[in-house]
Amino acid sequence: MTTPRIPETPTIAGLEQRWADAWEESGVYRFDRSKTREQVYSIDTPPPTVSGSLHVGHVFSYTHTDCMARYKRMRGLEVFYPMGWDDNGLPTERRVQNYYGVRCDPSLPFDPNFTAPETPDAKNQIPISRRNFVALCEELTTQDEVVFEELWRRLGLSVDWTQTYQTIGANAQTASQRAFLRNLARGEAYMSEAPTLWDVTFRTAVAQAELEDREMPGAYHRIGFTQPNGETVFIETTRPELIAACVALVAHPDDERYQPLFGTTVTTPIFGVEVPVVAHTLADPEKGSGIAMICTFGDTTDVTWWRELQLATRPIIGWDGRILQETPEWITTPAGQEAYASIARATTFTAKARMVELLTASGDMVGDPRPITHQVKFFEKGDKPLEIVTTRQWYITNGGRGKELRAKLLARGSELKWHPPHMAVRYDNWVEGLNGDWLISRQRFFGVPIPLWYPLDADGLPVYDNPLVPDESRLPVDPSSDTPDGYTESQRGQANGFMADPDIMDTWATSSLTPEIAGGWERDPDLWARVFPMDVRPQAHEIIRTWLFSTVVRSHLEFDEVPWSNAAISGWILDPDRKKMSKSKGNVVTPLDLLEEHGSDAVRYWAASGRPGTDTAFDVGQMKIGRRLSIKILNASKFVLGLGSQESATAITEPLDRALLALLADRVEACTAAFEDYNYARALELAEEFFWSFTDDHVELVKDRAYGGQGEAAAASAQATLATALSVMLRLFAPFTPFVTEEVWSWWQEGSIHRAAWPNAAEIRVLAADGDPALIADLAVVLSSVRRAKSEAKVSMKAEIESLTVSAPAATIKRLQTAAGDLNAVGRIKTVTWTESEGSIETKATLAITD
RNA sequence: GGGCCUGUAGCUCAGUUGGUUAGAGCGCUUCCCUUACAAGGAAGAUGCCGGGGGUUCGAGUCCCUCCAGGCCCA
Repeated sequence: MTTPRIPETPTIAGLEQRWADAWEESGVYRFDRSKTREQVYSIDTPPPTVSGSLHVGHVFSYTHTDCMARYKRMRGLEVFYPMGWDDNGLPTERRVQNYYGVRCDPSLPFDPNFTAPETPDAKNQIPISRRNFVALCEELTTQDEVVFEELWRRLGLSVDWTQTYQTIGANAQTASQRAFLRNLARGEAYMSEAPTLWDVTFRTAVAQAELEDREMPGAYHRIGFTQPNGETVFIETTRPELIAACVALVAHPDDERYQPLFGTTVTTPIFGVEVPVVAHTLADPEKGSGIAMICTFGDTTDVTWWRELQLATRPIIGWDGRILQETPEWITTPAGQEAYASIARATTFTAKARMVELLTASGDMVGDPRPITHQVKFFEKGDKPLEIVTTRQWYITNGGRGKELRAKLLARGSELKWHPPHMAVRYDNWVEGLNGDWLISRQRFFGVPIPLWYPLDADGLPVYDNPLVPDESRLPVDPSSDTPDGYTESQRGQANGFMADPDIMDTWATSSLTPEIAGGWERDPDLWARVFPMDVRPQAHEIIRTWLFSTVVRSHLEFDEVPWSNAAISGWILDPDRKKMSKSKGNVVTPLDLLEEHGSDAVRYWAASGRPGTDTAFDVGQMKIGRRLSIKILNASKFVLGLGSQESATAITEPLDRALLALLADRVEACTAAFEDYNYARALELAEEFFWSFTDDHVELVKDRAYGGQGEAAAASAQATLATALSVMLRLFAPFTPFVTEEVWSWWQEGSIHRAAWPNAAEIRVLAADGDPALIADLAVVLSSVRRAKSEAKVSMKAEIESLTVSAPAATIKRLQTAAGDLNAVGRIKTVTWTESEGSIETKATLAITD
């Protein structure tokens, strides 16, 4: 141990910058890849979306992970703690469109001389080629990532900054395409032409995991269909614009009102198309008139009916959400064709209004539309209701259509250790509720391309059944500019040539591979062997169904194991009104401002107070407490080290000192147990509580002795105890307040506290020897009563006590008397009278007469 | 409609496998400039532990039910 170098006036100001720089220089968090898998603790860090801005919620949850990382590191594990940037996907596209005032038009050729407009006009976006667009995406996300890294460093995340990745980077693309090709080879990826949920704004397919229901106003329109005998049967529909797409009417098989109709046909109004009346249990007798029209396709129930009842396919809505131009061949009456012509190319909104006019004029619609509110499916990022369009898409099996796989994935979920445990239910519920495989193709531009081409036949038509697959050594490929083996570029789009799959993959198809991307799967087998399967996936609860689940799916399919052993689920930050903090609500505080105002340790303290999985209020007050704690750590350390205190295995002889260490050993054990249970918040609470009573009571009790008031040996005991306890407490706090603890550590210890050993309760117990923890509690009672006497008399704590009477059981008295010297000194007590009694400690203090 | 979480002091939250008079911090009241710390310290007040019912010698803790808030899924 070196002689302590203590600043005159310790301060927490500026610690962040100084230590962030020092850590970078020393590489204290750099992953040592000489360690084996058993010696490693690997973290599948969530890559934040860089196209958004970091908010307080990020600071909150990333701090949790960092506390765990720092704890594990101090436990002697080599922590693999990478950082990824999620720069792949729609949010980036949108941001680039707005930032540069451009839009992607894939039909345009690449312009090597293109430069982004200096004054972007969001209303007149310049169309640019896909390659130019992607270049802008990369340019902007790179800028964003610099800002993010700065903030993370300032927050003190102990990330190994040499281990970063981008979800759109070459490594991610390679991993994503490789995983897909292997899924394909094993039959886990397949193409299917099927009704697909479709966002008309983004013009892309949408997966089940990206859906959300929203309450929307609608109206029931009561519309008559004609039976062969001329009678009318009335349905109620919210979507009269789809009558042209009607393929059947459906009622519940038990519904006596409609039983006579099953097996007969009716004729649709306006268009005069004959459709069957069918029975299905999903038809709700309570809803509307109890009989509904089935269209291809109005909603997902239509899809179920269509599939299970094997009905005709009569789509009328195109990819742009408008009614198809060409009059369908199933509409054969001139009146029907004329009516169709009047809605062709119209939006569904306009078509609906037009149909209501027609139906009203013809008398097929009865009464006024009856307003209702109902749940409508939306793409979570979209703002128009989803349509259902039949398209050719790629899927990956996820148990949504196969019971066997589903059961296996449920079992995978239960292999994980969830923190907190109840989060496992969300996984189970989601997997059990899946109703289809995972749709992974997207009709977008910025993302990982589906690495396939299709041969074109003699007529120039694609042969989808026989895709052209690149060799893995060629990855990543962009099929729109790369050529399949055995073909030349001149054959692109030509008969007997080839065409590229135009689509990209769902961002989750790449994000589901973060362990593979970060861990160097197939790219760095040496690293991979040391980190996979990973130890923990930290993430928020709302993406259990997406990110967590899809990662389990990929790992199960590729490796037949879970990707990590623990899932640590963080809660949300709530604003004072108990609402989730979000940008749109305008209640988000900028993280950097927060760190500057309160200090990183203080903000971390607040974050670490939030228990795993529990939503936590944004609370500046809690940050102030953290700041106070940090300052207190500095000052208490200055006191202890300023005495010239040295750790010593032999000097600790005084009963009070030994009692303190005995109590501390217990506390270390409790902190360790809490951390092992991923309950960092409990660990912090335990450390903090001990520390405050240490400074309030123990330091005051031994101060006189430590200064030498009771002789040299007694002083040495006090000092050695103070130094030992300080060292232990600093290490207990290090995961939470890394800056201030490192600062103090640097005054008197070699190396970084963040690589120091986590305190060992057994070793402390050796020093504590026969120390009795009960003494600490007893002394606290007596000390408190002495202080109360002085406080009630409104005198200084320095005031003398003429006499103190302590009544307590004999054993307690005996124990207290071992610290009588310290007690008398701190209380300035002239004489103490000990009286034996039953029950709790009672005291009576008589103040000395003062002038 | 199904599932899950939460409800403890004015506020933010602890409360271990049921076990004495229910805790902390902030805030509030009254004091104390004390040689680590006034960005400090001491002391004090404050609770039908959401309501009701049950199990138990004993319930904030376990069970049932209701209420309120939140989340996920239909």
